[in-house]
Amino acid sequence: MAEPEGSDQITGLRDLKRERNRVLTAETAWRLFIERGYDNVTVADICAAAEIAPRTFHRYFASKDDVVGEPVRYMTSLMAEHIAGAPAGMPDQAVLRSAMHKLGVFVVEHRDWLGALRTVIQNSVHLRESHQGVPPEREQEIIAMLAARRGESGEPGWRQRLLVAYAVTAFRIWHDEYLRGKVSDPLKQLDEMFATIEATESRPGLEGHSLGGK
Amino acid sequence: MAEPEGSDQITGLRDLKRERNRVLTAETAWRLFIERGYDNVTVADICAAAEIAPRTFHRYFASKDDVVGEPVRYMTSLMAEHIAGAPAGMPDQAVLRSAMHKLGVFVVEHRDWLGALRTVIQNSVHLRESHQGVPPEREQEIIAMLAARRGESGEPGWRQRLLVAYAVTAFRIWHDEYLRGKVSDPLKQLDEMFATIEATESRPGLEGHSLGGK
DNA sequence: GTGCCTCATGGCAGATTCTGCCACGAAGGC
DNA sequence: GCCTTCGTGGCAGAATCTGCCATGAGGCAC
Repeated sequence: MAEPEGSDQITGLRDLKRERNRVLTAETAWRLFIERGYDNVTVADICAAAEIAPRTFHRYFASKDDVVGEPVRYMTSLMAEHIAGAPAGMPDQAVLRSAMHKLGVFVVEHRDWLGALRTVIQNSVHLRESHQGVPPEREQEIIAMLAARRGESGEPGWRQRLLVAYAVTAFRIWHDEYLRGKVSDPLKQLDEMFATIEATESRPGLEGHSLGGK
Repeated sequence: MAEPEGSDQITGLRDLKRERNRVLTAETAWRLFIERGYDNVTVADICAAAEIAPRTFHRYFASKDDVVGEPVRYMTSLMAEHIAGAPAGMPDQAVLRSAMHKLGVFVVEHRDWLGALRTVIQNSVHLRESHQGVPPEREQEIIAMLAARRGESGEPGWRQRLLVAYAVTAFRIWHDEYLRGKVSDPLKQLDEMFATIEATESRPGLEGHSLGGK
């Protein structure tokens, strides 16, 4: 349930307090959202419960929905970490596959909590519109990390973009199906879904390489 | 540039005026956004230019970003229309392919205007976060129309969801690449991208049917 | 044509979100 | 121990969005 802050270094006491406060605030917000629904919780409510000033809240989070986006952010940094740590020779699809598998394990472990948060999002018109999986900026980040891993730089080709977009799309659908209780064997299902992506790879006319195309 | 209102029937004079006003307001808003940037235009500005009251603005559009989402809404209803009109026997991928092609033509025709709007979105942090292609509700709509066309009802299977999600994902990437001026032969490129989806179809282990699987 | 109903509009007040600015005080560096 | 750095809170204010009500134009029945 805790929200470790990706790869940020906690150096001093000041940073520690800040991080602890931020996590506490986020968890307080999630709890209230789950209890009363997103629209029935004001920033002032969250601040009262978390014992911080509204002004401080908006220093932690850019907006109220931003708190809801935190898990997705965390999961993409998890993914980014995994990509960065992948062996040099491994092809992109394999890296993505294992990264998604790792995310899958995380989701399965936090199933109840993520499911509750999903319900919150579904019950708010405003959130339903804006929280549809991985935002484009994060997608770009993943693409950049894949390229960096291969020592490439410059503009990614469309095949590269498409591969990553398919991966996060498949994950989004899986995530949704799973949290709706539609899936009995989640990790097997995730593999099956990812297989549809790998199928896009090994087809004549798609040159079968690692989707680096321009 | 005009924004025909999907399949809504304009019956009387009252509806006519309302629709005309709505379209005028949207176009005024887009113009201002393009001129000054989204964040430098207030609802009051738009209302002054379009000669309506702010209260009326919020009857036309749920929010300020909602105006920006209008083209996407229009394009998905175009897609929905196309799906509804497709011949009965045509398989889903073929329907999606031709629907996307039709959308592609639309985008090419309105290239300059859509490009300007894309720049607006890219230049606003707030918009960049929330306007990432087709929102899930619209996706559901497309899935439902495909199912209805085959006379099916009930919950769509994950393969169905995945197919549609891939299609709109591919379209999103294409749309972005094209409006960024990365594509010389747009419609050919769109076909190429769609080919990656059809590749997910005809693989052993995916049963090669029309992705209706549960 | 007259009278009545429907409903889009506009004005107003208020809740809420979010930001700029400043002062205070704790943490960190010397 | 002193000074700097910086996280926090309070305040004012801009901007978004909603509920409520009065007005007037369009629509409908007779």
